[in-house]
Amino acid sequence: MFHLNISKSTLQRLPLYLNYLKSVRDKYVNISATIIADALKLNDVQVRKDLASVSSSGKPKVGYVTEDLIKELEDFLGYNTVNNAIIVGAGKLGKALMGYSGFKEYGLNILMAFDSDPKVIDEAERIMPIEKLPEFCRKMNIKIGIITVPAQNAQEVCDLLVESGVLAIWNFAPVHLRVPEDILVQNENMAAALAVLSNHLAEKLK
Amino acid sequence: MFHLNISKSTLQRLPLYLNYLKSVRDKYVNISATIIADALKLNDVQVRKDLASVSSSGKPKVGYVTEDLIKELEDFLGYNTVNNAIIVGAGKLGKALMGYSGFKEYGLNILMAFDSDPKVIDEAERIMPIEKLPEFCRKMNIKIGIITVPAQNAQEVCDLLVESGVLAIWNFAPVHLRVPEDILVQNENMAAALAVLSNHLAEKLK
DNA sequence: TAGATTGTTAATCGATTAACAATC
DNA sequence: TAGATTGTTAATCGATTAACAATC
Repeated sequence: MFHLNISKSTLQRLPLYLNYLKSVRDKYVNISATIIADALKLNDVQVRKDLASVSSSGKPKVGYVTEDLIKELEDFLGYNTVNNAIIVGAGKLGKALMGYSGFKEYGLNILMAFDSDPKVIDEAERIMPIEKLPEFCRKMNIKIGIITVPAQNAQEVCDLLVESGVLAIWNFAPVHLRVPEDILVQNENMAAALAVLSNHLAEKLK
Repeated sequence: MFHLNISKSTLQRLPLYLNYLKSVRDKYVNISATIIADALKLNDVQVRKDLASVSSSGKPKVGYVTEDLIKELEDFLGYNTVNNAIIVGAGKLGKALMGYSGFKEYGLNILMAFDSDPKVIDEAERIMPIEKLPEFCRKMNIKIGIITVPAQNAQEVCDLLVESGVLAIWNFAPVHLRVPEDILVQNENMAAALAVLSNHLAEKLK
């Protein structure tokens, strides 16, 4: 497994390839970048370059062995490695993410949620008071934090996570978070997505 | 309100500006692109260009009137226009999105969810059988569809939405959807986000 | 008037795509 | 061998950033 110099845009396409490959694994023993590109409506050189950063098992004329490529993508994407994570913010979105079993498939295991509101604390439901976050993170060696608090509290929660040893943050609050250089923030900005949708409709319907 | 030639990257930054402006509306009567750029760690020319595509009320030396700019951004982003939408896929994610009240703020009003599994249908909970989708969409003039079904069913659901008059699709399934040219697909690809997080950790911890 | 800030034109950068050489 | 496919080098494209002119 080598993880060098891979662009974010490439990285974000890899799960798409993996998903496509899984859907056709019974159909193709071997598969080419050309076929994948066709199916996903992408440029074939782009697919070839993306795959080259994950695998070097492609053979001219033959392409890739589908099962091998699936395995290489899964390994590369860490789907076979469990990453423990916590959520901060046990509102509707936080609870939904915690209850969503689909993340297991991607190697993400959400252990616990934290909230500052005493009324929502419920250790049986795996919701703990935020005061216990630092100790929990250190003890369980948590490296991924998920932020689902309102925008105005997101920065302080972010600071707390960084202090507690978290290295990567998945941020659902529509704010820019300031973090030290070596910490990654991945924004899941639903407001941004909605902006694109709404703008398209305004265009279409005007 | 003019919606011409605005790039997707600009569009996705606008909600960030709006959110920041709301957080400082009591502090600054006037605000400049420079201050916004500083706060959000963006390039000031970028912010200036982005704002120019939404507003022309900026004055040299003074900047923008904060409240006016907030209003202009909200109008542009359609936050003051209600867009009715439906969800297809009443699993955990679908239910969570339907229960999430936060979208109201962005002008998104989720009216109903649809599912093909008779066991989850519950009209009191606003979950209807998928067979009723086309009629509902036409009657209610639904233009936005949200897809939260498993990957393998996403394309057929997408086709059904397009047939039923939907113009913009918010896709939570990790697949590429084929749509006619004038239909917009906005992918909310959590698998892609997780790929970026996981790759960062693999880099850091190796 | 001076200078902070806007808005524009030009340069740079990174990602995508096209052209081509290598090879099973 | 012929040609489909890989992988690489060069060209293009779009977005970001830098330099600058306009102005309240």
